[in-house]
Amino acid sequence: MEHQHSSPENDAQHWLACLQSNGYRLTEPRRVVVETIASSQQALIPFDVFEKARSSYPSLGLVTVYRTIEKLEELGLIQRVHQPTGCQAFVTAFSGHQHLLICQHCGRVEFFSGDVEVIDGLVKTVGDTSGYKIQGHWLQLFGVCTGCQKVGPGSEN
Amino acid sequence: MEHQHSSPENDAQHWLACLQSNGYRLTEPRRVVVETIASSQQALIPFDVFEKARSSYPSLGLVTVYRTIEKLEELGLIQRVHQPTGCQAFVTAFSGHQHLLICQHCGRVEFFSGDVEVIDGLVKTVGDTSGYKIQGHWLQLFGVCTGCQKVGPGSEN
DNA sequence: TTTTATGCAAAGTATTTGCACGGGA
DNA sequence: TCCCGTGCAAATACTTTGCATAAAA
Repeated sequence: MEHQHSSPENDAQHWLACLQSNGYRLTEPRRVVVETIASSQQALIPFDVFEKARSSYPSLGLVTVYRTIEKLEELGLIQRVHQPTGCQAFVTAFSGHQHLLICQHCGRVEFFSGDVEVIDGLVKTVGDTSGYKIQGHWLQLFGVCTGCQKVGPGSEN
Repeated sequence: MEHQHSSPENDAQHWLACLQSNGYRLTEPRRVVVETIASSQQALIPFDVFEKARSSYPSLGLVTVYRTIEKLEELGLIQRVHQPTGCQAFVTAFSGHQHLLICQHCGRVEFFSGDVEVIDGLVKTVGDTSGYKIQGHWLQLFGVCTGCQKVGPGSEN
């Protein structure tokens, strides 16, 4: 079991470099959107990103947030988080470590690789039993993070 | 590993009884919506339900489909299916056997209980390591069912 | 200079709500 | 009879598109 962390500054720099090397231009609006998502430990919906990013760049439009998210998702740098309360939020994507642990109070997301053999074994068994050709899987855990266990909902940022 | 099946007729009767015992009236529109969802092996979005159910009851309104789905979900009889392509579809909910295997071509959904000890062990480890109070989990596998492996996409109903 | 990106406004989707009428109990 | 359920139309929420201007390369 490993938990994954990465430095937000590095993420932001890496994402910007990725955008550029894929033929997209580096603009101030993109920079603030990228930095906002990369520096957040919680899953953010487009409107959250819009509001946070506007404090650095007030003339930002919500449409630009949608368009930047679209590109980051395309490039596999962020991923959509599905929750009982909605499926509009995004967080950093780690390749090969796609299992999420999500705090239901503050939206904080942790990553865990899990025991790869255990999960692979399970997947294989289900594939064999069902006859399905298995293409992928989602494993997500929901709970309350240590911070929210102490202070209650909505208090973490 | 067990796969779960249930008889659609029984589901429909059970769901209608459940609605009634929760103070909801038994109406023809509800009956056709319930029968449509209960008899489908694929996840259906509200508009699919609307179209199918209208063949039995042409004056059905889409709004009634939404309202009936809402009640069935409230009562835990159906559950929303989250997929890369969207999160509007619903299928029967089995209590305690919530793991899904979804065909990406035809939308067919199978249920498997998985190896409970394996999953519980994993969940416990993640809880201990992270400090989160774990409240629930989602495990979904995506693949192609045996029928669609033979005939290609969109052919199964 | 050339082409892409931006923000606004408008258009699309998906879903929910208000309301008068009709049907279940 | 009484009240809930229905379908329609309108409202709402979320997201995408068209377009003229602005900025990157």
